[in-house]
Amino acid sequence: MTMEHHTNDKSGTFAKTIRIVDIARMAGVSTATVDRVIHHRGKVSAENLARIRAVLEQVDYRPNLIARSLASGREHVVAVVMPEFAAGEYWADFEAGILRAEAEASRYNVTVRRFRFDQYDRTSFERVLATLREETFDAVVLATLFAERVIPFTQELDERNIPYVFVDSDLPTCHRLAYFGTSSFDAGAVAARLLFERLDPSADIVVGKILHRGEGGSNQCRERERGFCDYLARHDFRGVLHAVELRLDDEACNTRILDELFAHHASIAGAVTFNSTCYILAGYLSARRRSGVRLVGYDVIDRNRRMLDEGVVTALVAQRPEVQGYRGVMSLSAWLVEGRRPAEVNNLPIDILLKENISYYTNNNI
Amino acid sequence: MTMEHHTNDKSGTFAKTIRIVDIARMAGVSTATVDRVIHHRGKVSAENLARIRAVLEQVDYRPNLIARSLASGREHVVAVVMPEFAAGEYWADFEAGILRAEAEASRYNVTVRRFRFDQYDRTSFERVLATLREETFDAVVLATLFAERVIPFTQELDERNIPYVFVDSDLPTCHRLAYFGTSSFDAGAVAARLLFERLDPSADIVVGKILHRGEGGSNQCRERERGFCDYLARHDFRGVLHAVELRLDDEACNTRILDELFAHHASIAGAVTFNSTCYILAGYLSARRRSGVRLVGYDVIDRNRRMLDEGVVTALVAQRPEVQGYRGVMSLSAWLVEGRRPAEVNNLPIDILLKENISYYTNNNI
DNA sequence: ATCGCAAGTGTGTGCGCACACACCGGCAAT
DNA sequence: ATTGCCGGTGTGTGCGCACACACTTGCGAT
Repeated sequence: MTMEHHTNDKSGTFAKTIRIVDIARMAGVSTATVDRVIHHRGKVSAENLARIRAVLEQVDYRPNLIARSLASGREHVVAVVMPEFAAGEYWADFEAGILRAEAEASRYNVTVRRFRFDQYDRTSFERVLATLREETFDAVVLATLFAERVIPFTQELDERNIPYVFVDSDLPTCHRLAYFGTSSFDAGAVAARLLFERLDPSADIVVGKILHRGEGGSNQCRERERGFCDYLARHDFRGVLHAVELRLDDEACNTRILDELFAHHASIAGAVTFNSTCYILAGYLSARRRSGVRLVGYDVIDRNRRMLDEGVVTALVAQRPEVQGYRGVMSLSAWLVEGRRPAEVNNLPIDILLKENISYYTNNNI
Repeated sequence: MTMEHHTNDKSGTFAKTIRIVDIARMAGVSTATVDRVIHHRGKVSAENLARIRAVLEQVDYRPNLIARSLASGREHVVAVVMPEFAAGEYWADFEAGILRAEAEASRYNVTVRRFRFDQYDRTSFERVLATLREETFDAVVLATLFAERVIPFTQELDERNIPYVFVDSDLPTCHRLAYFGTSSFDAGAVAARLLFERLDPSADIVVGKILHRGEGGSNQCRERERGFCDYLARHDFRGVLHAVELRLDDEACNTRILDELFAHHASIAGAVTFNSTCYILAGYLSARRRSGVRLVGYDVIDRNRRMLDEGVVTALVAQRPEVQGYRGVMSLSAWLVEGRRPAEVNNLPIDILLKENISYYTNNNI
């Protein structure tokens, strides 16, 4: 019995979609041979290959990805190498993006596997890399915190022919498929502008840093600091930058250090951190009732958001971590499933958050 | 001959995907009956309906959208009612979002039809609405510029049972499926903060307005102005607001008006517009070399961007038009294809652009 | 008793593609 | 002459779903 099925109108008008059978008919071969050409599976005579290619070209064949995905049932695994985190921390937002991408990409049989490390401990990152060597996956999203360890690892990936994208900060020398993140250098300049705009050019500035169980700060923090200093240099800054090393978990110690600093330098009127821990400085300023210090930091995490709301933090500079996660995974998904190559460098917007606009800065808004 | 096909592992482990056949088997009916329940096609006994629904619920059945789209071949048409525009104007960015959504949704047989009106001419909007009455479509994205015309039209849509979403500014009284845009009121407050932050509280401020071939400004502009004034009132503003009516296409006239204004009010130190035409004021300030006036406006369109780069405009407040277009269409697509209901109010972030971060504010970054 | 009809149900086909497998011819090794 | 092998080719099945159509029952009308 012949059945019409829904109108596909293969007879009347012209606008029909071209399928593999059509190609096959045009080239005078079977669909399997066309399939071999499309997927470079070989085993096709030079003659047929040329003819099929010509037809493919001529009709500008576009495979139906829906059907392909249905039929192939092939699973693609995207590995994501990222820091561990607690709720409300920076990488939680990144994770939210991963989750959203996961939900969307699962339609195309793409799954995500997470590999987490301690962002303050280089050896934990190395352990993750070791694990990765034993695992199989089709692509990787790499957070580049430990740049000097990432670079050699990408060579292994190159050899294994596994595509990878970077997030957080870029390492342009690697053969990454793409980068998603802000220009850390320019994000430094933005912080400088926000801090310096209303400052006396001869006022001093505190630069809060966090001690790492390893080397001195991430690649990203270094770049931001460069951009920050560059801006000051170009804008007639005549004060002094006081770097202080603070601790994540020792408030008493931080207080002691800062008390001493402020005691010796009355002209401090600004403060900045290059990672997401400006809430530490904010907590101090708030506790000591020092309202005369402008404070600028990075990333909209819960604790920073609160301090901005309370007026202790002047401004936050943010980098859309959720978008980084989402697009990192989605770009690889598109590459694996459709062979669609993403733009290589994707510098995301540098967001500025003030008390007045922070409340709408949420993750569910792409 | 039985063929294994790629490993779908319906026997061994647990993680198999649940299909309609599985539901049917569990409920002791055929797939067609399950299909009738899923699509509310009726003709199912109360008994079976209850049982099938229970199974559906219990296993949390998620249809395979890929397969559905392949099989159904059903077309959904999303109408988009939006202003005409030239390249580089505000609505061009919105259009970019529409295009992106279109590309993505076309996989699910969703197509977009545009209906354009002249944003400065109310009668042209009414003509579009008249056209819409004759057309068939499955859902609408409505730009709410002419609020008082939109409201009665949504009643017609309600009667025709056609879902619609708003963009640009919200009209909470309508039965919209969703709204995508900023809180205009708060965006007004942000502009006030950016403008007023470094201003002498007793300085005067110019408010630039554009004459409309109709009533006085859009719903959005009115709301922004309210938020702006509210902020000033709460922050001890003691100057005067001078509203001036400018023209889109008559520079000489604008110059005359502004010359006169500045001649009479030497204490003007700030300027603002509540739509995207702050480049007009900027052009004047630049031509007259008046560097002592802080200028804040809305929307990152080409001409504003240039003025920000040159330092004539102090800051721009932006509202992610591209996201509005994208999500407007995508939310309706998801609703039509999957029956997934979006959040009702989606207040997008209010973006702040300065000379230092404008260069990364592009549309291709979601 | 027969028919018509409606409500309810099941069977089968195809969407466009990927891929397992069978197959065919020719040529070298036994 | 038989076997094996290999480059090259075609056939058939199923992915999960939507839907056209055939079918079954029960009941009232003729």
